[in-house]
Amino acid sequence: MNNKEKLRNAGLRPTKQRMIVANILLDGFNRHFTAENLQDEIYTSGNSMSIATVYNCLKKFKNCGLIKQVETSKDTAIFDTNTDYHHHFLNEETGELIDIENEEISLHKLPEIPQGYLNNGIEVIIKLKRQN
Amino acid sequence: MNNKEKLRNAGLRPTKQRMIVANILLDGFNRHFTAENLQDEIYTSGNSMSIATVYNCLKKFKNCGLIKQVETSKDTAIFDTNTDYHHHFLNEETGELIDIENEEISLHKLPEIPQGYLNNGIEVIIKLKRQN
DNA sequence: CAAGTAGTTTAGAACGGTTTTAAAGTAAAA
DNA sequence: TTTTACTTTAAAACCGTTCTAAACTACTTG
Ligand SMILES: [Mn+2]
Ligand SMILES: [Mn+2]
Ligand SMILES: [Zn+2]
Ligand SMILES: [Zn+2]
Repeated sequence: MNNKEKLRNAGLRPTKQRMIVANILLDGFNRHFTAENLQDEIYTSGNSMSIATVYNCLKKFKNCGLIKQVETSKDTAIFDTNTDYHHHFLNEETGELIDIENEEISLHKLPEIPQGYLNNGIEVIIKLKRQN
Repeated sequence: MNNKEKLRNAGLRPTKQRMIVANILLDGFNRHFTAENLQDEIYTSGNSMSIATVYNCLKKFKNCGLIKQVETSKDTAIFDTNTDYHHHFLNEETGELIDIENEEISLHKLPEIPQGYLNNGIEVIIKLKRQN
């Protein structure tokens, strides 16, 4: 399925801008990135896009599940092209994230979900500090 | 141990402002709160404090382990008076956090920590959505 | 105790990431 | 083709947080 089809499939109009973003993000190589990182890549690819559009795109892509946002308290939002269920190491000093594949971790015994709610995803973050 | 001693013990001068904050936060009842929540409580208690001081205090209290900051991608920092090792349910709609005690969850099989780094804390977040 | 000094508080400005505004442009539907 | 709904954009606004620099306070030393 090509990127145009992926956008259509997700219920998004394949505009020029969304195609530029899709061509960068959905290239098969997973990455963690900020809105600014993405805008830089867009420039590098010979295109340009207002920062408002970058944010609009990311919100749409996220809402339809083409990308995820990582749960971290850094002041800049971090997005993830890896939409599989997985977890992260977080280097708190640098903000760098490293994927932990689902098989590398196992949660035994989960707490009871509060009345009236559903489990909508579990995120495990293992914070790292440099040795010494 | 009284709050003045707790501050001294943590290497912090027990200034008037830090005592006001300690008297609110270290009252034995755990809570999740923002800087603004705390400033409101300070006003309610009949005192006042500049927002810069509220942030200065929170940073100091956090750095010496009197409080924690929760790992969440909400745009406002959320602090926690519960410094025990524990985890959270996150209602993504409202931002509300609910504690998960350490005994209620168990991580079996942890991934290998990358070379040169140490595990500096694990945080599990179970995102909740309302049923229906 | 008094004097010195290192740390703290503060109002206000600055900062930086993100969202809003409103007008022009584009994609899809009729 | 015409109409309609959606999208893009530059610029401004927004808002949580940090910085600045001057006044103040806690602690140390004599
Ligand atoms: Mn923040
Ligand atoms: Mn954020
Ligand atoms: Zn990832
Ligand atoms: Zn908690």
